Amino acid sequence: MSKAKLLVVEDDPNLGDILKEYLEMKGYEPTLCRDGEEGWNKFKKDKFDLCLLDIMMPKKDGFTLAKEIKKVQEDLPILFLTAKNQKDDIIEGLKIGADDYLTKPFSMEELLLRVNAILRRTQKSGEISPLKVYTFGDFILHYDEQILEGPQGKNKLTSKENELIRLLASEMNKLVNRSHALKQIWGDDSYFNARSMDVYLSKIRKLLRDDPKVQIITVHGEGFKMIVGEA
Amino acid sequence: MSKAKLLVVEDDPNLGDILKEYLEMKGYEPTLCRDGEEGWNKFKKDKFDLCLLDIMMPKKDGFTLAKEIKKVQEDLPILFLTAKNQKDDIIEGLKIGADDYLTKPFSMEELLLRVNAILRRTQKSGEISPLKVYTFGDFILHYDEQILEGPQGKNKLTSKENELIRLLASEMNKLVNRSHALKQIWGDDSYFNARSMDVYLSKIRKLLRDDPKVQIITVHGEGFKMIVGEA
DNA sequence: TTTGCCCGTTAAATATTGTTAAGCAAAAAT
DNA sequence: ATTTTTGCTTAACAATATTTAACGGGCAAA
Repeated sequence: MSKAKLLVVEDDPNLGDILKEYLEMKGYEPTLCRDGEEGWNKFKKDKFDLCLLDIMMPKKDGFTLAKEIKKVQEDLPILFLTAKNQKDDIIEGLKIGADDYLTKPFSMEELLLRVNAILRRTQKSGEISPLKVYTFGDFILHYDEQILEGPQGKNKLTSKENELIRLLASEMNKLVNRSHALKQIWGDDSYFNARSMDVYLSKIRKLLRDDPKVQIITVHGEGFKMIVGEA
Repeated sequence: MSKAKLLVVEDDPNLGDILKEYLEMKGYEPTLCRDGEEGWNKFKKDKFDLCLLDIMMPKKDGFTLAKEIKKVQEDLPILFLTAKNQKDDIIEGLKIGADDYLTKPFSMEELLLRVNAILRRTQKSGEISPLKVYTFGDFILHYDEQILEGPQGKNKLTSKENELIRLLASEMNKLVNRSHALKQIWGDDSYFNARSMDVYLSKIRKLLRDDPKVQIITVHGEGFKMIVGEA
């Protein structure tokens, strides 16, 4: 597994293609299905991190599919795509155990926010997640490719930069203890390693400069925190 | 422990129903009202753990309702639901004493996070609330970002300033015991830490100078109190 | 009122962090 | 085999944050 895998089931071919392309562009690995039955087959064959399900679909509707999926893998997050003002659909979806919903038409930006929020939550705090793509502000960290994608394009990272950004991003808006970071990335907390980390922080702050929403603040004597402000 | 009771006041029938369903599904006991007046009546009849109030509503808006509620039960936490970019609404809400806010459209994810955070801290008394934003007089403390927003604009704070202002603001108009503050922020109550705190108090008083309504008064031998006068 | 302690303020000293650049060794390229 | 490049560390210095010192005023108990 290289990127977060998304099962996208959407019968409208236009929207489906757009979703697929957008999500790919943003560093996910979407699998597009045209109806519920196809979705079910793909689900059985592969392992996904999140499902995006349209509700009204031929052959097998989103509800039915969601119920079947939940029966097999209860913890797999589901995000429904519903027509506007179909509140009954939304409620039904939530009852089945959907994590969230989006009413059509939605912007790609909204979609991304929701997807990120869900994927972020499903990873346990304190641990580094198995997720390979991290988004924060206008940036996307492709962890296993060691690439930071930002407003200015893609940027190759060194492994230390990569590790440190991942640590900060995985604990977004939370404090990352200095000593913990050092042990995690450098192996132990010593004076020179600490100075080395400071050098990397400086480099990373420079990389993150072109989105003012993203900042790394220091908590004196404690550690660091990546904060992401309002859109 | 029994379910937490939530007073949900939202005039959009779709959103209202969705909120109710979702919160029920997540183990809460929501009571849905369609306008501020109905909300007020329910509030008088029952006992709640948290209020979720829309701001723009017919008959009685969220602000008015919140003020009335706070007059009767000051410690009841309030979470406002506001339209996006209504920064003035947000500030007004925080001044009334809201605990947090959500800008529409919000994800169910976010909602749940906020609700949980508020309920979690109200159950543990004596602890400092993990609130993000504190208001007092013309100031807004963005705790997570270590920024104090005042009449003169935004001001970056050091960690110690940040902690101390938060402590004072969270106990607004109440006495903060010296020794308690020291243990809370410096770890222990020793002579030098006490002197250090005095230095910070001095710095903070300087920062708060541009609003005469806000003052930190000393209770000799006891501690400090941030008092906020009327406009 | 006098004495001693507590507190306010400013300044100096120390500790921690930010930044830039030099050094160095391993990997990659030639 | 040698240069060149790359990633990381160490060093050096600048900027901040925090603590300690110094001095003076105010308050409360005797």
